Amino acid sequence: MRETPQCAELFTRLLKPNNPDAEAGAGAAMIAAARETRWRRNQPCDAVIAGGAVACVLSGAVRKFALRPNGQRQIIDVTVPGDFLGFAPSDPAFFLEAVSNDTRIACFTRAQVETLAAGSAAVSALIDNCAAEAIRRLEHHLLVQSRVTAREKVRAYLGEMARRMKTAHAKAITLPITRYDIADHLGIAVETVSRAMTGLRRRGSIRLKTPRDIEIRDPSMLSDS
Amino acid sequence: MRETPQCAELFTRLLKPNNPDAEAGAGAAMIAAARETRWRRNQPCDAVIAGGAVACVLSGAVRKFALRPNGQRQIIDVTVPGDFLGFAPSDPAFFLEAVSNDTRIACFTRAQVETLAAGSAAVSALIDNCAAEAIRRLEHHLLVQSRVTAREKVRAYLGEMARRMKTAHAKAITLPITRYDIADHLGIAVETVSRAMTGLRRRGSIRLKTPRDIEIRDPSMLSDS
DNA sequence: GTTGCACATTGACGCCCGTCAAGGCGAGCG
DNA sequence: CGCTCGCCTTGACGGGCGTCAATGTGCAAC
Repeated sequence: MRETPQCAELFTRLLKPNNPDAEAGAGAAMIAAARETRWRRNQPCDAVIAGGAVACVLSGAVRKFALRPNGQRQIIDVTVPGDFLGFAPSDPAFFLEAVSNDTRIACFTRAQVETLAAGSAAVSALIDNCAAEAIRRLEHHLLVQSRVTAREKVRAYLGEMARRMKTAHAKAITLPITRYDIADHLGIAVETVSRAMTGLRRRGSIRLKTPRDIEIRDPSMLSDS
Repeated sequence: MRETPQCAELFTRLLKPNNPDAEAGAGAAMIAAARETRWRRNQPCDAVIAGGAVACVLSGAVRKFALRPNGQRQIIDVTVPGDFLGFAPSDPAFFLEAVSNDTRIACFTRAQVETLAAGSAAVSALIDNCAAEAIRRLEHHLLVQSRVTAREKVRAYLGEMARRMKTAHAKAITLPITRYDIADHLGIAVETVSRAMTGLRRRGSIRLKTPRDIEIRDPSMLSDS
């Protein structure tokens, strides 16, 4: 299960030009099929991933969100390098945007994916695992989102990010999105996010080098309680 | 896209004994591979769907939930006839339970699914669409869950149910779960659910034949506002 | 019958958080 | 430098919802 990290590494390696590790077989087929795309911050990319296409985030981050008639924005999912996009049926109510300028994705058309999957059982399993990972991500965010208090949401969000980012030091994480995005992701107000962060900082649970770079001093604060 | 209803009909038909419509090909393979299982209310079924197995709900309903250390229960997903279970990696933190006594599911092992998918492109597409539908369901519930006010959550939940149940009359829906389940699904208190229902009833938007049987008198109340 | 239980509803109270408002801070730019 | 513009933080206020408590209702058992 959970081959996504491997999947990401595979894609990242294979998509590099002049890749010495490129071998014949599934890998070579993937690098042939993938079309790398980069786009600027706040740029919508519905045209990029349309008609059942699938994409893998290589760098930066992508946010998927919906706009309510109120004007309120709800961020459904934030995909970081290694995550996959596009398994869900494309819904006109949802939008995709690059979070940062250095965002790059690898695009596959639906036909390409089917061809690749049909040609190799290993590739097929990888694709399936990526879809399963997307479901797992949504389910876990639902767990975060459904927390009772806003502070628990923020704590759970930090915990989930610490788990997903998998940096060298698990204690230091760099948030991929701003406070406003976090607020729209958790369904709470920006001020509440800021207050929760300040509260955690005052209690000594975290340390903020910058608002985006967080050092976790007390990991037990992020677990369920 | 969205072949799930067809998928459900196909399965339901094919799993009936002495089915006159059973034909050779993908359908016959499915009825041969599926193992029908029924289980009683509140009975956990982790053993039933384990190790990457996939199941289709035939009757009744299944709730997937997590238990927090608090004892608080969060219902992640409620699957009704036609929905699929088990695409996500099995997580020990999640539990599956039958909601009613007449709950029946059709189980496939992972090997069976792969064999079926490999043998028929149509079956493969059906499986993929079912996984995509699971993602769509989670994303839409995230939209419901992230509503600001509790009354909006209840209204949006009724709207989503009215869309998913697809009964003969779209205006009359039968909720598959109790108020307690709804509360744990939406992350709000039972009393708030009840108050929201009463509020909608007083305004004339809905009519409650029984607490579970709801007639929608003003559909515009269920849409976004 | 009535006993028991699960589910549903209604009311009162208190607190968390959304809203509004103001200010700080750093980056980009003329 | 001075200006603007995101982004972040902090404070005050009020309403919505969680909590606690009590009552109502329908069903099954016996």
